[in-house]
Amino acid sequence: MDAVAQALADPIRRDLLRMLGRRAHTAGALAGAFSVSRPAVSRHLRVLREAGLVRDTMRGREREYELVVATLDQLEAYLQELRAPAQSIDWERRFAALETEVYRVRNQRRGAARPAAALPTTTATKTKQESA
Amino acid sequence: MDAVAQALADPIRRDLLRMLGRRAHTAGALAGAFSVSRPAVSRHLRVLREAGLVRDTMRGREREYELVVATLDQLEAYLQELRAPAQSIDWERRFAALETEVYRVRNQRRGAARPAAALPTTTATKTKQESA
DNA sequence: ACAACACGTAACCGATCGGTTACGTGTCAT
DNA sequence: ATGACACGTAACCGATCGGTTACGTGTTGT
Repeated sequence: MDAVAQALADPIRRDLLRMLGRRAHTAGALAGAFSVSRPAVSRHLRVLREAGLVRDTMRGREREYELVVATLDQLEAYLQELRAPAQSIDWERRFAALETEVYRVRNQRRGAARPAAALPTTTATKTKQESA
Repeated sequence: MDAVAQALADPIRRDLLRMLGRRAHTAGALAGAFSVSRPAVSRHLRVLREAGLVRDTMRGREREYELVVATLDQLEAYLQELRAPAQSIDWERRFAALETEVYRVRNQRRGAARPAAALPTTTATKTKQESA
């Protein structure tokens, strides 16, 4: 995690990640987006790579970089840990509990043609079918 | 935000925050918990203070430090932005939507006033951890 | 084959970081 | 008043950081 936190400490690297968050980019494209020299960006990319935050793929004479979001997990867990004792909000848990509750209720009255407001499936994909 | 990310880049400072997450501590107590010298810790605390991550209060000849969680907001928003390839996920909104949905459904079938028999935590509590 | 391209890497340099020891200041106990 | 205490700060130092220019290597187009 140290490498991740360290990598995020630089504003240019954070912007690089932001760009890669939208889509993959070649090294050249990334370098062109910043005011510093190309080798500087290249080394920033190396820092990100060694922290596991990006992955690169050779494509001809270009190199494509893509974001690896999973690497953020530990850091986010840490941040959440900081919040936990202080205010004890724990969104994740509350959200998960609510989510299961929704599915439970929904399954309970199966047959009703009420889709009940399309749930966002983006992140919470791991919810299994469960009829308590 | 730069100051916050920078502050989190050091393992000792992260541990300091972790300690302060549980309860407030005096400077001496914090210093005593680490292997480095007391002035070193004192300066780490200054970095945290200038980043707005901690607040200090004079208490006699001691000084109490406490965590300021709200300062983490921007960083967490940034991390969340990275996780969303297209648009920001906006957990708050999703949660609110789910919440109203739950209450809607629950009220809709009033009469069978079942308190949902203890929300099952088994199913979805681990939602995020599995991305590692 | 050869020139242009898209990169990463090496070498160098000033700035910042994190650690230590020495010191200054306000508070508590006697 | 005086000494012990709990701090922060200053001065110094080696290590790391982030930037630049110069260079090396594999790929592409002609």
